[in-house]
Amino acid sequence: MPELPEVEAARVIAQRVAAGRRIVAAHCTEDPIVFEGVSAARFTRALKGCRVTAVRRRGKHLWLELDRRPWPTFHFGMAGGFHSTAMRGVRLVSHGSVDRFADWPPRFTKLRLTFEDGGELVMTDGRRLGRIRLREDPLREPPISLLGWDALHELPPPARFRAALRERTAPIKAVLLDQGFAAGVGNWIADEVLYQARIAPGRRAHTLTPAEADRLRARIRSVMKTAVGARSDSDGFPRTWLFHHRWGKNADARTARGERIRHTTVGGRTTAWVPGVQR
DNA sequence: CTCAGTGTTCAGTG
DNA sequence: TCACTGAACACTGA
Repeated sequence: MPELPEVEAARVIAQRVAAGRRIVAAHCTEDPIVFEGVSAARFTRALKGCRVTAVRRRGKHLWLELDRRPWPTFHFGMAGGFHSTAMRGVRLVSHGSVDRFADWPPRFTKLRLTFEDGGELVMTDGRRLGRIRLREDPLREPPISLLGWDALHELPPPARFRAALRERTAPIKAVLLDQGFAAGVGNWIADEVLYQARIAPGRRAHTLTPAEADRLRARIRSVMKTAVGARSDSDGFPRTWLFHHRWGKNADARTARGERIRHTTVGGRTTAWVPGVQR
């Protein structure tokens, strides 16, 4: 579920329910996989009584800034997300929908924070590939310190972007998925960006022409911006996007323009692309 | 029952 | 040494 746009949506939700407020209770599920290197007891101790000063994001990682360190950091893996309730009975979910009737706390809750005003922030993860950690200074410590440019805010100027591609020999799709390159790009966004830039996913990165590299950079930006601005996945995405037609691996899948979509594996991941358009 | 999956890590390879 | 590759991880839902 979570690529950069959904993580950004989760950040906004958390900012809304948590920023400026004191944590009065922190309930952790005992889960040594998701809580990496921290016991539930220590995690609770670190958070309880703290005031949240801000909610930050870099790539697909999130963290809460507190008035006391260490700070909690979050990664959603394949299936994690934030849910919040800010009184009123309305629930905000990081994958865009709003629901009033779901169970509370939701299924697969790993962490539940209650704030002084009664609002709650929950992290769920049904697949346990997500991680919750404690860090003294998240930006300066792994894994966040190892990330490349944030794909939404930090793409370098075209010349430097081209130079970075020249140093990589892997398929361009694999490079896009490398979080040490552009942080926040995931499987469907990599495919979307390559389709819009008209570049085949299997092309070796260093073989891209300057014009292709420039198109790629521009599309990373525009896809990220549009997806972050949309209310949720799919809803609000332009009809011409590959996104709407890439799922399901149908043999006769086509884009809105009628182009035939092919599904192959590149960089170890299912890849949807249009051989007729991408070279 | 089997398989794919919006992600990351790690061992093995060249 | 290091970039790259594919399997492994853990679990749900189709």
